[in-house]
Amino acid sequence: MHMRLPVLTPIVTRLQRWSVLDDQDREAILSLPHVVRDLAVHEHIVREGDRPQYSCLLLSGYAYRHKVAGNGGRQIFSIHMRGDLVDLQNSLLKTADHNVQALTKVEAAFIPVEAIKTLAFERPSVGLGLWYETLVDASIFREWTLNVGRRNARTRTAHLLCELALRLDWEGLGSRDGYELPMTQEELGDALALTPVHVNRTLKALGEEGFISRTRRSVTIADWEKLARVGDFDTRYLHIKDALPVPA
Amino acid sequence: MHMRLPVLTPIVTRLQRWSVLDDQDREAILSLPHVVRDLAVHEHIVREGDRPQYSCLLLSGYAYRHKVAGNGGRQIFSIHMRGDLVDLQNSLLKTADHNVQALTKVEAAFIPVEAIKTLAFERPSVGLGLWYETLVDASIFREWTLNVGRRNARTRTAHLLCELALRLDWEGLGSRDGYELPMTQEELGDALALTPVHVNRTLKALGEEGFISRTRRSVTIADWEKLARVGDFDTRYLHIKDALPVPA
DNA sequence: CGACGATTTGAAATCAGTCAAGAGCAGTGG
DNA sequence: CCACTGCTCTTGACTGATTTCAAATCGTCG
Repeated sequence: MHMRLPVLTPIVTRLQRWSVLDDQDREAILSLPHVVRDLAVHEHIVREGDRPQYSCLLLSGYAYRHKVAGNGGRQIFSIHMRGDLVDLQNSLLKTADHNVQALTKVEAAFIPVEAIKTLAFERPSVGLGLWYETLVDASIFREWTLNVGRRNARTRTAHLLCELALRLDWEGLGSRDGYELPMTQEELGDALALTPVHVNRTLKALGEEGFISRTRRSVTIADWEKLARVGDFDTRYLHIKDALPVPA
Repeated sequence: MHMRLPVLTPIVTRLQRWSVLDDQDREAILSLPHVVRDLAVHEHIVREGDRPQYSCLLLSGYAYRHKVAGNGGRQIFSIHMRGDLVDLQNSLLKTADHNVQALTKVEAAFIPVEAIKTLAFERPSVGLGLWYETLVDASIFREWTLNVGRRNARTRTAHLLCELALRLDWEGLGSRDGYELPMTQEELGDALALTPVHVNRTLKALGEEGFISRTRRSVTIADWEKLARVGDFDTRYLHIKDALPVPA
């Protein structure tokens, strides 16, 4: 049996992007009550209309937020990965207004919302970090609205591939040059507000133009900067440059 | 000279939707440092890339958030009215990731962000209320993504008209039966991700079908419930039912 | 009255959607 | 080990909602 980092360590790492934590802050985060659970593909983390009692930290795997319109169309708002506090948006408000679901098999820590709220106001550095996390989420939602509303299929698709590349890179889970993309073309369609058929054609075109190559569930990006130009991608909305340097 | 409510009263009213404030909380909010300023139509409140020092409370008039894509297309993310803290999203983060602009002539109170942050953590009830405000904003962004991504022009337009009716009603600035809509069809188009031409045709159709009637800058809604059905409108995302009753 | 921006309308073009069918791939069970 | 099954991916032909282009009308304000 070897040494193992406390389960909630990713929260510390994450919040240190936005505020300076002292030992007590870190200690308080790591000792938050929590339960670790495995979720199957497509399992719901929260359902629209729920009154969530827990917030959820992704320890491995991917999840996504989405909502379904009256005509049956589904819109995905964001993709989440290890280290994301995937349910602050819903759990802090009383009633969940959207669904969060596992995209792949997921390992997640569930933390009582009340404990998080209490901690947020007992320890302002922690609270500020959590608030920032929700604000950066909101920035991503805005960019997706722009993407879906004002960019054509090619640009839109390239934009999504760039965002994932960058976030996975930032999180230390992949690189800008390529990554495992555990989404079907139907799911990509729901994120891009395109039909799966058109996603297929668009990916094919991006491939033929030499911007990407792909296998069933992974993407290779030939030249990130070039793809970013195709995708009208500006990193600002991710607030990477606003983040603090990683502490030693 | 008659008695006048303190300028920042709308903040108190607003935050009391989400948390119980005591006299000290209210006192602290009302005595936040601030400057009141008039803004002309189209004047910027924040520009993308700015490092905002102030947050902005709308005292009268309308404002909107938007971003411009590389192809010149503009996407509006939300419309704001009296009582909205229109710039928490940008000012709490270091760098603004979108623009906020006056839609009409506006009277606004500018409050130093630092004062707000300090207050938020000195007085948890205030902090929680502010956090909720940003979370409800985020919920509105998500709904707009769904609207733009997954609904057709007719439904989408009806949805926007319903949202504005309901929020104006909630704010005590209008009613569900109709209101002043100070947006040009071009601006509506930027909110709906439609061309102004198509907005025109869509409004015309909604009128001919008897759901709305309109003059140049106002809408009358024949039957809000019916329009809500056309617009696939579910109030949940506004979290109205999660709000506390208005204190006596 | 004149001018400018906003609205309205028509006709043509286009991007993305729909429908449909075949091929590929992965997991299951005999 | 292979056949079966079900899902995902791919491609083609056709359709349609929205855009584009263009011109006329309306309203407001100096």
